[in-house]
Amino acid sequence: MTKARMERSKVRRQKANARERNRMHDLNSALDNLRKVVPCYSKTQKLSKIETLRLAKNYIWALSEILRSGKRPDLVAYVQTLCKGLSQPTTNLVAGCLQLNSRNFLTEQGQEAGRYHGPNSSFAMHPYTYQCSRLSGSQCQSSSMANTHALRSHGYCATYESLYGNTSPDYNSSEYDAPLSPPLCINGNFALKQDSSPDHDKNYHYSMHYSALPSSRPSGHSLLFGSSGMRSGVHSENLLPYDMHVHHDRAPMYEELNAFFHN
DNA sequence: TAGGCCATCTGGTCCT
DNA sequence: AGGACCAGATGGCCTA
Repeated sequence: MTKARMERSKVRRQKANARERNRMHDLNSALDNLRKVVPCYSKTQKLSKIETLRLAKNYIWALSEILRSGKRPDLVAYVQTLCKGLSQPTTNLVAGCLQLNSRNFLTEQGQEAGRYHGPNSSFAMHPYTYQCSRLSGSQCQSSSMANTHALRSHGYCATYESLYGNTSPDYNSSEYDAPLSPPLCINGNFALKQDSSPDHDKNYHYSMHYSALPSSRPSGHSLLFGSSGMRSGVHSENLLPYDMHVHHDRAPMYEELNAFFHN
């Protein structure tokens, strides 16, 4: 190979590298845009690429299910759907965004047969039937025992089927990645109101909850459902990192969807 | 220190 | 020939 030819090849390679970089940058900015429209968005605690895609898929699926059924969704099932196949830290993050804390589960667990009979509630908490086998190995082997316990022991990953029927995507099966006819949903605006009053248990209802959050921010991820927080009955308002927010500035479509649940 | 995530480089393949 | 796309390899950074 002549010197000139080698030089040309080198230049070509450099140009190809530059193009590839740009291509990946475009891909990353598209992913960033996606991060902004999934239920949970945090600038400092960014979802990984794979988790973003999984959450987006779950989100679409959940939204579609709501549209399809035309019913107010069960909050627990909704969160479970969003968190299907996500890692434990991401699950905590998403659940935290939705302001669903352990208290909900603890309270409901005390209800008859695990079912809550609130006035406005379609909240149906089934006996704990969490099955680790339904999740991928990495999810079942969370490095954080505290968080694992916090979520698992409270049915966070209880069977989806009991609530949505047997139509849930199964991350363990090869079919999961097959094209699904996604059922629908709303974003992180969907929240369960927390009320510390004695009537708290009687007054569960879905509500808009656009609270400004305090800046007491634990470090690292896995901050939302620590077992200590659960034991002490920490309110959800105190659980969100300052930089995390639900998307209350979104298009009217979201407001409509939320209004739908508000009725 | 191991594992996860990421950016980048690189060579291969396909298409225009 | 050149561009787009893809997947493997590699090294850096961060966290448990």
